[in-house]
Amino acid sequence: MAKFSAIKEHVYNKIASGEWPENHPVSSENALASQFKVSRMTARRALQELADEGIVIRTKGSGTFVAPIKSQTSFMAIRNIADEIRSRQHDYASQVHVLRRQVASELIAEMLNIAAGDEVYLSVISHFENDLPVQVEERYVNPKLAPDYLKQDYHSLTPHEYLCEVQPLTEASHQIEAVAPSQQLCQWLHLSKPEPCLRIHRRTWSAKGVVTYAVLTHPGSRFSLGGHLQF
Amino acid sequence: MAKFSAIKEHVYNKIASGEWPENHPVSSENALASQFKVSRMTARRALQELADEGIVIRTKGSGTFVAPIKSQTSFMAIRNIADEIRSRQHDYASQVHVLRRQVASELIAEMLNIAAGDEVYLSVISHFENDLPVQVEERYVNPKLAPDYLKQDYHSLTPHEYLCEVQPLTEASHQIEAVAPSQQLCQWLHLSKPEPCLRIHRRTWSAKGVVTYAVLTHPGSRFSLGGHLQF
DNA sequence: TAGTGGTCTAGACCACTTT
DNA sequence: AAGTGGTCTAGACCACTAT
Repeated sequence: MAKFSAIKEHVYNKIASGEWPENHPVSSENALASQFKVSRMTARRALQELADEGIVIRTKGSGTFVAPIKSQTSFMAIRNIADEIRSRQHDYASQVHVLRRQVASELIAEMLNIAAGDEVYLSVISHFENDLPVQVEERYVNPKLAPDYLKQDYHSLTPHEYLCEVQPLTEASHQIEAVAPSQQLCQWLHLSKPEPCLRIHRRTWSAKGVVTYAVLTHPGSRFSLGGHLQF
Repeated sequence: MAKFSAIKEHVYNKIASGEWPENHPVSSENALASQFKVSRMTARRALQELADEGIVIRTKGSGTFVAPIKSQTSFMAIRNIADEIRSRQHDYASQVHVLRRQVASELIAEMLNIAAGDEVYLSVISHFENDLPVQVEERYVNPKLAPDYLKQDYHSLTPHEYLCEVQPLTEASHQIEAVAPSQQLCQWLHLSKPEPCLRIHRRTWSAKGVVTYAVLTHPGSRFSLGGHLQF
């Protein structure tokens, strides 16, 4: 692992563990440089990247401090589909189609920021609302960040829940598109004939890197995404 | 101005002016360093920041290249489609299909928070990116909040721009779904056969109430929505 | 005045891609 | 083999903040 990454992790752990609360001062560039026996430029890079990620705030002449927690005004919160369905007073169920390790294609490797040909974990799960599938979740997981992913029972716990436990998420990006479903997807979604589907591609990061890439496909007739913004 | 900023600007201008199109190679770190008489580390910082901003893509061993422009809109921000398209260095054009007053249906009345049967203004406009329609905008407007809506020329100004001027928006809600386009929409979108479309329903408020309800339909093959969240 | 972060230099070694 | 980006060093000067 690169030296600056090790320093980032060290600082992040102090914050995540609660040892350094909000606004607590972070070790200075010089302090980290001598502690880790690196040049100041290397220590600096670690702190700079944490600042870019919003984890830390730097003030010229004053120092580096743990950033206050952001207000929850996100347009699209990362929601757990099981909770979502249960909050509508409906029954939730799931069906696991695939749960195995496989070799990363080029696309998947790029999404997870690993090398093509490396091993990844893959799960494909249908999520049911009142006995009708509303989502097929195709999920690729970085084995280094969740080594026990394949050992979980995804009937009692969603992959999202498990991953949040072992790798608290710090960042996510989404891509939303409309697609025609494959024949396989039609089966999994219990669609007798193809209909437009809403597809969400979601990459999620923890402090240690990209944890997972998920492709979530929903039948257009059974799903829509909502959001609210205030200015 | 800092040296690395000057280099960033130089590279950005080459791209913005069109001199360096998509995937065009960008001067290497060493080339920029000698050209601007700075150290490689300084030239490197300029390119690195452009990469972080998604303007440029770097590949180890290969070089730095102008990033391909994705037809992608952030759903975190309400943006003006004309600006969006122009910011991708593409041509923008529009075609007005409908611009008239009509009686509000029950659905429209509810969306605009007025009485069914009241008069509303309606516009239907196609928005073109490089001569291909990427959005059909069907918009219902509350006449009380924008009485001159029908008198505008929507070739030089988008409805969104006009409404923001007369009624600064304070709030918005979105609903996103996948649908099969009607025959009429296929015509307006220049689709020879129906394909899954991404549809956004957007209600926007000013301080005085609901200003407008818009139904934005995009061909799935020509459009996707992106977003990024940090925690 | 001492300490901090912001910028910059002139080297270096490495892994990788292209030729 | 030559060129590229990724990492790192051991210095330097500056502007700013706190004391």
